[in-house]
Amino acid sequence: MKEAIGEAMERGVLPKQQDLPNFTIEPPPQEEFGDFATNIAMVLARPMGKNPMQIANAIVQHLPPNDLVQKVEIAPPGFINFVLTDDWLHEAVKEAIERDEKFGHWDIGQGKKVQVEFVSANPTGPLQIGNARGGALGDAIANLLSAIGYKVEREYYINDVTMSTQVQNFGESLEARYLQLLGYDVPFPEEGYKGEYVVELAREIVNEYGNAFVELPPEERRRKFFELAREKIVAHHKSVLERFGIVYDNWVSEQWLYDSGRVARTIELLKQKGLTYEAEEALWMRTTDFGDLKDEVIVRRTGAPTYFASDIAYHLYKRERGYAFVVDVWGADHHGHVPRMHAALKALEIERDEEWLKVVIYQLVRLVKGGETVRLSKRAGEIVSLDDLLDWIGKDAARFFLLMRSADAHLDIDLDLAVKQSQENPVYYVQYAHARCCSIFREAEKRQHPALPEYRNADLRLLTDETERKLMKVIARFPELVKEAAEKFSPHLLTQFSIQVADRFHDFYERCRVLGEDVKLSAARLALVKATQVTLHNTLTLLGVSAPEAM
RNA sequence: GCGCCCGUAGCUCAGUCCGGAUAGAGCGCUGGCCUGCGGAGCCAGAGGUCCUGGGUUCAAGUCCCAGCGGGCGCGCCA
Repeated sequence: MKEAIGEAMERGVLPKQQDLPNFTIEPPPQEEFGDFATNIAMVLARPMGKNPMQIANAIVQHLPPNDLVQKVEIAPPGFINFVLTDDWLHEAVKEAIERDEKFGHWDIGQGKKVQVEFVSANPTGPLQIGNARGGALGDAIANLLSAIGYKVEREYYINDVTMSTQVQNFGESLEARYLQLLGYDVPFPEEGYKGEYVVELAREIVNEYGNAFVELPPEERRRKFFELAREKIVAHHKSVLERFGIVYDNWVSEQWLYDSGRVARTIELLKQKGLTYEAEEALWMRTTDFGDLKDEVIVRRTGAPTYFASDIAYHLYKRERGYAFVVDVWGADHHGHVPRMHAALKALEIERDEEWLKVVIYQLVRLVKGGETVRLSKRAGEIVSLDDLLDWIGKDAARFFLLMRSADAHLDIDLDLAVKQSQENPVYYVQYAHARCCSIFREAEKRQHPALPEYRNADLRLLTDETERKLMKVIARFPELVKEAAEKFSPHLLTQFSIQVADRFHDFYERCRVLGEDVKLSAARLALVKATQVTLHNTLTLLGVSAPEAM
């Protein structure tokens, strides 16, 4: 392309330009227009002061000959459309078959170590639907980064600091339930955690330890309760997340950051660097010097460090471990935390332009039941837990559904519908397509079809039906899509893509009989089915959804 | 009041980063297709002020400005 423009400029057909502006070469919106299209002539119209159609003409006249290009057309207002020979489609099919599980994988990350941290809930209750979204997102992002060549670690940060308000409150709730179970008439804290699971935890403690804690001083008793509950809850979180298909490499405790002295050292470091000042009996950090909207307290009047302080310590700990970059997946209710974290990291010269900490914010999930929005509050005990969700619709549907929209979009789940109509979830449509691919191979084997041993060397030029070409095209797009989804931290692109692949496969399947009389054609079609199967398998795997061979 | 996200088909949402041709999908709706490798499927159709108003541009769902509507933040909570 550049050659053609250069040539045209040399010959004086086009005015000379120093630099070419950015232009695009991409598949056009309508497939009839061709395989690829470029807007270069229109982009050049302004600097050259010429009509885009004339420029396009000049470029096309000077295009170097190329075996891959079958036809070049100019369309108003100035697009240049290329129709390629089908070689590139055939290459994609071959690549899918040959690379199999590695199809769509890249080496962009060059084995560099990165980290994705997600879910990271308070150990004060079951994981709920919002955590499920964070989980599905974080895990899929980790899969994607791994697919483009990074060495990815998954991390869970346990917000378990005993002096925190939430944890104190939780301890009081447990204490009240414990005493109530033993027959004491004690009031339940007004702001306490009202969920039934608190009663169950208290019951477990009663069963294991009887009335051993009744005589303890309340403060000690509450801490003991929380420690007992913490172990149970974290273990439970771990097992539910595994059920959801997520296995972490690291579990980091916030309390440990305190116990190991990291929080204290971090505060010292900030002081030494002159980034702090005292006001109103508290210690503040000058985050506004680094782009934050207001300064932040890092040590309270009471002497207790804030969550912000421990989070800086936590990110320093991440930094120590040598990650090329880290991804934090947070709910929208934490978005206010983003500018101050970046400010802190800039102040500590860990990053300059938000290139090290990548925060993915997902909008909260709204549940609709009986036509009404359900307000979720752990303390009020209105919880739809990840367990419940998995019981109702299963891992695959849950993950697919949670990854169907961009993280930016609010996600509505009608619970009645999710339960009742789970069979209509698109995940089944996609999985069915994959199972069908497998089924065709099973059938071929059963019949000992002569095309079966041939398909790896099939003559793909026999694939001439429109449905075959469309299917090949979508398969050919897969590697670029993986890259894009990984770089944008946007797994939903894959969800949308998988539906399209399934769609085109079903079209093809209806129109083209795979196992037929013509052995060469059957072999070519088997190759296409295999490539489809690989593409669907890899897409679903990246999403964390299983790709069943039979349903 | 300030900040972030969202506003596109009856519903739920892609597409906006990086402007481009006739704005897409799923569900729902209407009408067709079961003697074929899996009907958990396929085909056809109806359905749109891309929230509003300005601006930039040859070209705006996309960029800029001002509004409106919804969500979430703005704590010495996490």
